[in-house]
Amino acid sequence: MEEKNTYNNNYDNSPLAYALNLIGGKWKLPVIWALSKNGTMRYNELKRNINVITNMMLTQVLRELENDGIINRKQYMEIPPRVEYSLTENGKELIPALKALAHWGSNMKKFNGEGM
Amino acid sequence: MEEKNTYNNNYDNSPLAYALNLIGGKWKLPVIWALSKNGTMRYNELKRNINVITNMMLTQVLRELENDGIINRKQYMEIPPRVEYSLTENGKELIPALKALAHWGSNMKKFNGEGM
DNA sequence: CAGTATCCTCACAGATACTG
DNA sequence: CAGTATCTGTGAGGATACTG
Repeated sequence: MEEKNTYNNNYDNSPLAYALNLIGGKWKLPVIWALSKNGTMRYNELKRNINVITNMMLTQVLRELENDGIINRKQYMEIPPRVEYSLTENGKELIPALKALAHWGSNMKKFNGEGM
Repeated sequence: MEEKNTYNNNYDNSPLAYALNLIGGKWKLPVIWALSKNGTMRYNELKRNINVITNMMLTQVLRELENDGIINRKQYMEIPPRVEYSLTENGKELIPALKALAHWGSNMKKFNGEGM
């Protein structure tokens, strides 16, 4: 069940392509961001936290992140069901890189002076 | 002529969203990568370097990167025309962040042990 | 050489409804 | 509570042809 690689052109067989592939798409970073801020979160907690994501999108992105070793999924066999998500060590190691990007983005924003 | 922001959900008004917006899409990083390796490049040089990008895509992405202050476009008024592209200072400052991501990607690749 | 102008496709995303 | 199952649509990306 391989994901599509939107970034598999050129500069490819580059690990950068691989990285972007893992965190690409519309919802992966919002999920990673939320988990990095809040630690462990349940499904509906994530859903509430991430603005207006649908069940389908959330489920899909959680599965992909889990398969890629970026988040942990811990399911408690209770009723009602409880499932908790958190970043793996690998996932946590992503944060500094994201911060570097964010820092650059911050400078660019100032530089370009865009309203929002 | 504002670009669409694919990443403008949640974790938004975050500079990370802004950064990803600037370098998002399929072709921006290949162009940035090529320029960071080769310094100044002409249009067709980029086209040859970046695998199978079409004129349309290359032109479009060059315009956007130029408008966002990531690359310089220098046009020489000669015949035949000559146009040279290079990274701006802002563009160059992006490279370390990309390297951080690439480094993470490299680890993930090992960790996930994917064939390619 | 360095681009534009059209037209088109299809994957990603979403709405809605249902379930163990 | 934590998901699945369908169906639908939209726009980023692309093929092709033409131009100053």
